Amino acid sequence: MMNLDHTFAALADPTRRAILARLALGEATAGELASPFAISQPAISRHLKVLEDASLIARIRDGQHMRCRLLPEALKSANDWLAFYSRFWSESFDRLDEHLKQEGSDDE
Amino acid sequence: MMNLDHTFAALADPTRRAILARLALGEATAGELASPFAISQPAISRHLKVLEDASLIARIRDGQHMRCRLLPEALKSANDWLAFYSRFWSESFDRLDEHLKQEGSDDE
DNA sequence: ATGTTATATAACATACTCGTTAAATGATGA
DNA sequence: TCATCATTTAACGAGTATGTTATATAACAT
Repeated sequence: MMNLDHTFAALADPTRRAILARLALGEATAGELASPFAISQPAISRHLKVLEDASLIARIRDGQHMRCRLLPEALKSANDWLAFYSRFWSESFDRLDEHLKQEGSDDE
Repeated sequence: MMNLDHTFAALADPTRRAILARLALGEATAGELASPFAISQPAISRHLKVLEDASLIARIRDGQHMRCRLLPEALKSANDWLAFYSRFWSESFDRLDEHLKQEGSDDE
């Protein structure tokens, strides 16, 4: 239901990331989301379905239009997964990393 | 060279995420990385190539073995991309935080 | 009802992913 | 050299992804 496989796969496409960036500014209809792109409307419709299946957006019918809005939870899950690795690029880890490298090269 | 498409696509596979989790504990050879998995060793070798192409790991030959280590930069890039959206899941926390401050709570 | 607009679905082509098994490469060591 | 171990590459198949165009559905307006 909020699966990291689906989340990361959905984020792997630049069109979908651009759609999310647009939705960060506020809700938009499918047509508004499609207009900046050179690809066909059905292609955008399917991107929106991928994003919806990944729980990254919600789509609700609004009369003739389909209104889309960002859902934060899946992004938060992805962020949480990545945060586990933050020590690898944080400064305090750099010192530990340096230490481990010196220790390792002595053994060989 | 450190492309978000490749990074997120690489992270979309659970086997590859498990490999990264293992490498967070320290360097390992291709064989060591393959052993926990039910899939064939050539399959793991290709997962390692995907991770390498995404700049998520480095592989260096070490005699008969191929030693792998985590590279943090691509993970950091993905984290940075996601961080832009953090306001969408920290908003409610911020309101709670604001509320607690108004209550004069001095916990934590 | 009919036409128009907004969006989704169907059918299709192409390409990629991920697994397999078999063969090739590279390093070690008798 | 020959055998063996570690790893990659090749060849293949099944399933998935992404685009297209054509058609269907849903809501709105006349």
